[in-house]
Amino acid sequence: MGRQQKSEGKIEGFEQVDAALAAIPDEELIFSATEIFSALSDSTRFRILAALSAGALCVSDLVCATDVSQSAVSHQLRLLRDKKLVSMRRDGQRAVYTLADDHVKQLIDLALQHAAEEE
Amino acid sequence: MGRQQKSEGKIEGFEQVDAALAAIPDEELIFSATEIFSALSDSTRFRILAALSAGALCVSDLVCATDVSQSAVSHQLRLLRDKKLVSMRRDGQRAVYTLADDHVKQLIDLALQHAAEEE
DNA sequence: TGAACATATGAACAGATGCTCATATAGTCA
DNA sequence: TGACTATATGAGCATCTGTTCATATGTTCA
Repeated sequence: MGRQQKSEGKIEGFEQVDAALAAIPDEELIFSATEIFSALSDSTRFRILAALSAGALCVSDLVCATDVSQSAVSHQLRLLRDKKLVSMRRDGQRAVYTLADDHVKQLIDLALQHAAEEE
Repeated sequence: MGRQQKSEGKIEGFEQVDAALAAIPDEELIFSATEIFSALSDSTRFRILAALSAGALCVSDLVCATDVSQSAVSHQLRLLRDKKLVSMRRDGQRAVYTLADDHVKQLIDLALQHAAEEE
């Protein structure tokens, strides 16, 4: 008969659904989390972030390291900056970018670990 | 003068770029990693995976727990299955889904941790 | 100030994505 | 077998995304 009860909340006796509901974070957290994953879900951005995980780099170095056009790199850096995943400081005419947070590095490593374990 | 050398590989004396290049995984690994992040980057899929992180659930329970239409849940489960992030077994007319891998749970936790630390 | 390098950005466009609707497939039981 | 529940799936559509192209802004130095 299923558990079609939608927006009525839970009924007694459905521990599994209760546990599931408890495991799903609230709207706001979901938004923040998916935003991070979204940032990491694109090849260009992933390259940029992976490159920065080794240390600060200016845009032209990122262009060189990632082999993506300057415009595309700049657009993506803008995105990453807006989402506070990288931060920037100027050094002469250079714009030097760094990872804003160590979690990003950890996420990358974890994903690579998973990826490496595929048969 | 920048380091515009594109597809020519590296030159001597650019340690930072060298380190960056070394930190960027090869094509195949990037693909696998971004695919995982991509799966986690959508709110519906994130809910599904978060729900499953608490234990196995059938589709109707997932519909109930996530408050997403049955069709949408089914479509996304298909995706997650194709990407081997969940696995499925039949139990009568029910289809019971489970997380295929503990890494997914770790990724979710790490992202939530990051999200929770925002100012 | 003007030339040259470095970075940013707006517009436009092609492709990807996620949803709904309708319907198909599958399993259970009378 | 037929009715009923559970799940899956194809088509169509509106929206989102990432890139390129052209150009603007910013910085240094002669």
